[in-house]
Amino acid sequence: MALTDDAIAKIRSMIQSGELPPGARLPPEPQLAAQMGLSRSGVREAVKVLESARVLDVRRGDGTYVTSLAPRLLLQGLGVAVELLRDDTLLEVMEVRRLLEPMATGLAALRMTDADLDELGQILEDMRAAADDAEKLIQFDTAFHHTVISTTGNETLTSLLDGLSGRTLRARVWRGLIEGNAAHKTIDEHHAIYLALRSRDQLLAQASALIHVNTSEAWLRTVLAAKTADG
Amino acid sequence: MALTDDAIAKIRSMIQSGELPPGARLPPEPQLAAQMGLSRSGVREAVKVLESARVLDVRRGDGTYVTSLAPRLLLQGLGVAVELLRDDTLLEVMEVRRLLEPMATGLAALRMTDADLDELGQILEDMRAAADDAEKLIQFDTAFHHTVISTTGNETLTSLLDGLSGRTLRARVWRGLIEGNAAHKTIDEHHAIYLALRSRDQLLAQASALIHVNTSEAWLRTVLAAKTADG
DNA sequence: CACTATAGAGACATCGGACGTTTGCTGCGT
DNA sequence: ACGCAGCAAACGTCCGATGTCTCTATAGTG
Repeated sequence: MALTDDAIAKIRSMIQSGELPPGARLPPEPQLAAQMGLSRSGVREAVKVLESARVLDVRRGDGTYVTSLAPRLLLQGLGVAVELLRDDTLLEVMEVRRLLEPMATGLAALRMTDADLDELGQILEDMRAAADDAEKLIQFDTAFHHTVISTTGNETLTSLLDGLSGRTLRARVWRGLIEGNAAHKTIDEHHAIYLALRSRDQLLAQASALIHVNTSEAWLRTVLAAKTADG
Repeated sequence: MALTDDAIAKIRSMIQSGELPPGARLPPEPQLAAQMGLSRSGVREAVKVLESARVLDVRRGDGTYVTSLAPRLLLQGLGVAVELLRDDTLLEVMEVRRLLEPMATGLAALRMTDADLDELGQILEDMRAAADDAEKLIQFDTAFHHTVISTTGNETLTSLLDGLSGRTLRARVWRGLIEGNAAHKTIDEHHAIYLALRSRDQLLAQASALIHVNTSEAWLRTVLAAKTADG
């Protein structure tokens, strides 16, 4: 196990030290193997790991390159990790959102431009129009929150919250919302957030975001409880 | 590229669906290869990726097992991702900490036990005693924050903040603190957090944590600026 | 001269088999 | 009942061969 892991560590440290800057091309696999003292198989495993972490970009027939190392790439793995968490830890995830998302929304209220607000208004309209299509609701809900957070200009923050709001988690909440006839109320909560943002009111944005996350958390509890009862 | 990635997706979905619960043992590599229609090499790459994500635990001479899927394992990858971020995005990371850590510290004030407070006091004492050893300071600083956050009982939150406070990032801040003769002031900030927690004062804990993160951010800026000037 | 089609070289994708090393278990002997 | 040796199973590593894709340089054409 040491050889391949060593190779992973070596490549990573070459990137961290700046020896392999973003966009740089790695030597061909056979050469890399000789250089690190292991077989091509081992190198391939190492490269595959770093590729899955979006650190390397392997282009067939061409070569292997270091990615841009942008937060949006490197933090993408958070999403798949969250998808694999067991049900009983999803409430922990929701608590993190409860702490972070209101603060982020408050920050967005300070930094959002008029164009951002218009875009947000459009999404809200789309959401209202799709009030009976669960699939679309989830899609617009995702777009709404992503848009709000991304106006902070903090890509790391955006990627982090995107990852914490995985598709499966969102789908579960909305299933509860719809079955509980609370979809309309939730759309209103989005509207409240929108109004707070439009008035550039940081505290109000924060409060409305907290209320919204709290509602989501409550419905997630309901869904999880129902599932436990089934099993 | 599709074959190996398909294998990764298949294994992941088997875990997500509950077909492979935590602790379950996977079939031997040759059998797994046949089952998924690719060679053993491909399976090994897939398994290696999931092992690096702490989803699988490969025990040589024994077999391959699904891990506990605990947040502390799955979110471990966040730390290595943060270590690879470019310098100009570290300020984004710091901003996230600025939003999240005060809230988390405030929550800790509500949930912390007396035993937790004693442990924290001990770490603070250690930190004071090590005021001239940069290595130890970093170590105790890490322990301090980890202990505070972990008293919230939220393992996901703890792992997340641990990941955001990577060793390299911390080391840089402390380098700035020490060279700027601000180590003492920073230790006092820890003391202020400790006092707020001991009085179970949520808002005060929140405020003192914010001030502390703000100080760290300022010194990080200094260090980054100095580096830019050098280059 | 500009543009296009094509052939070749380089690089990754996948496979199959072989051998070493480690681990866990079984059965023997005491 | 206990301990030790030996066996079988499984992962770790390596090697070589073949398929497939990309990029590029080259030759051909209008």
